[in-house]
Amino acid sequence: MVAFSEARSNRLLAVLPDAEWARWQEQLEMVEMPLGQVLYESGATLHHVYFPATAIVSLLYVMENGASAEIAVVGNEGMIGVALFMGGESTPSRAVVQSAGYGFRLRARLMLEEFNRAGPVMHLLLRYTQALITQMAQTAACNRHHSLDQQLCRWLLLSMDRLSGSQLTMTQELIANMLGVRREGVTEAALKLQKAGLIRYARGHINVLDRPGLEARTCECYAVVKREYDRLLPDQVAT
Amino acid sequence: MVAFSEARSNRLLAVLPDAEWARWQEQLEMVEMPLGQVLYESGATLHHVYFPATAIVSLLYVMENGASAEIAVVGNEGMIGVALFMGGESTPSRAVVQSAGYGFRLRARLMLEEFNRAGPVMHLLLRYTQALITQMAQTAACNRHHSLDQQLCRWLLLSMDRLSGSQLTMTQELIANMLGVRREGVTEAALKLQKAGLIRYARGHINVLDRPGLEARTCECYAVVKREYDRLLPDQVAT
DNA sequence: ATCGGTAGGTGCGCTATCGAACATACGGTG
DNA sequence: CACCGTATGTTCGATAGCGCACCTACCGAT
Repeated sequence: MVAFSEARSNRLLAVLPDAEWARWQEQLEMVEMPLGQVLYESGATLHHVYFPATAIVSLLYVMENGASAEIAVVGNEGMIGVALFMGGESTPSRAVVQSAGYGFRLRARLMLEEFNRAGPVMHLLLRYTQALITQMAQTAACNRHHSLDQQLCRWLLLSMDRLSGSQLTMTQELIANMLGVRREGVTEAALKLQKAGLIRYARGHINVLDRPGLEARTCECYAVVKREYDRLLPDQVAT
Repeated sequence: MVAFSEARSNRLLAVLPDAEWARWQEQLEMVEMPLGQVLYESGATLHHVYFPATAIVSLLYVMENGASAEIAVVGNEGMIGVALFMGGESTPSRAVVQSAGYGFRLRARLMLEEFNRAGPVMHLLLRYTQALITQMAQTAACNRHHSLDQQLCRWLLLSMDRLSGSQLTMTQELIANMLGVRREGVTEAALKLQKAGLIRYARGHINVLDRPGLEARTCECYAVVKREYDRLLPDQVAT
């Protein structure tokens, strides 16, 4: 159970109607989410759903040969575990904490009960799922058509949006894993950005110096996804 | 309204509980779905949802520069327009008939009413949506890591599964559009398959001669998606 | 029988990205 | 303060796919 009103630093929790929030407060469990933690494994049954507050989580697909690709990023605007209420108890992807922080979780059974009330919670979660679908679709198209340089910018911007401040802790190796490219490729792309004065990079710490600069270099995919999230998940939700 | 029991050649319609089916029968409209028809445009409000019977529909993302990429394929196992009940009235993608045929459609308002009964229909549609999500996620990963040769095999297999018979009507140009690659690339890949005796190709008609051969050449993505569809959408659904 | 349009096949130079090997450099630990 | 592991930077040859130009072949219409 959570006494902290900080739980509402997750935007889905923040827009819960008062009645639901009163119930949930009893059941939400605050959890640390350390770097690299696996929230669920491909094909495994989901026992909790997670609502990140300060952490960022990647949904990754890991191929048979070990290569991986990020399918979507989830931060304090969303939740991990939509497959639970969509009716598959699992998904063929893995959820990994990409940036350490904390969040909240709810037991699967409770989440299902709440969803099945078929009220505002359900509609909120479905709209969120729709936003997530958009992100996945855009990722598919972006993987097909855009350069590593552009994708790195997109990725940095997506991460920035989910953090406070302009600093992120993230090695190039990690980023390469997420984007499904070679580490050297990320090094080169990051150097270009650094030389252009858009970021500063040092041993796992990235400082974004010129956000508009990144936005100018990224592909349309970033804006499309952001617009869709804003459209589907406004700060105030009609209850 | 539809008198034909053939409506049930769409697998989602086929597993509707009797009570729902009785209601729907009055409302379903049979429609021709000619090659190239756009069922909905990116960002446009959805007025109907579609249940293909013999047609195949591609969900495409079209980029600003005109390049396109297929996000998912929908045939008689599914429906087009999940964004409707997910709560966005639109999606930033386009739905195009990729293989002509017929299908059924339902007015948006009716679909929403049925969904909001929060009964078996809702759960069926959500499970379907989950399967669709898997397909999109896999497409993203596949676009990142697999060769055009492999992807062509995947695409042919996905199409085969949604058709009766082993023949499909489809120019290389069209396939290139779907896969988001050059037409020449498809030509080369298709030639390899033809020389290996797996398919025969002639002016927009493809004959699959050796399906197991295609399965042997494709990437894991095909099997992962198929397995997940079978898991989430069994022929008989508990009501 | 000819013509024109569409579908498919080929060749060529170019670029992004890969895979691998190796070089440097920072920073915490003892 | 010396050491070592991790993080980053550099180079090089290989290759898949691109963009473009052009060719061939088939089909149907006049």
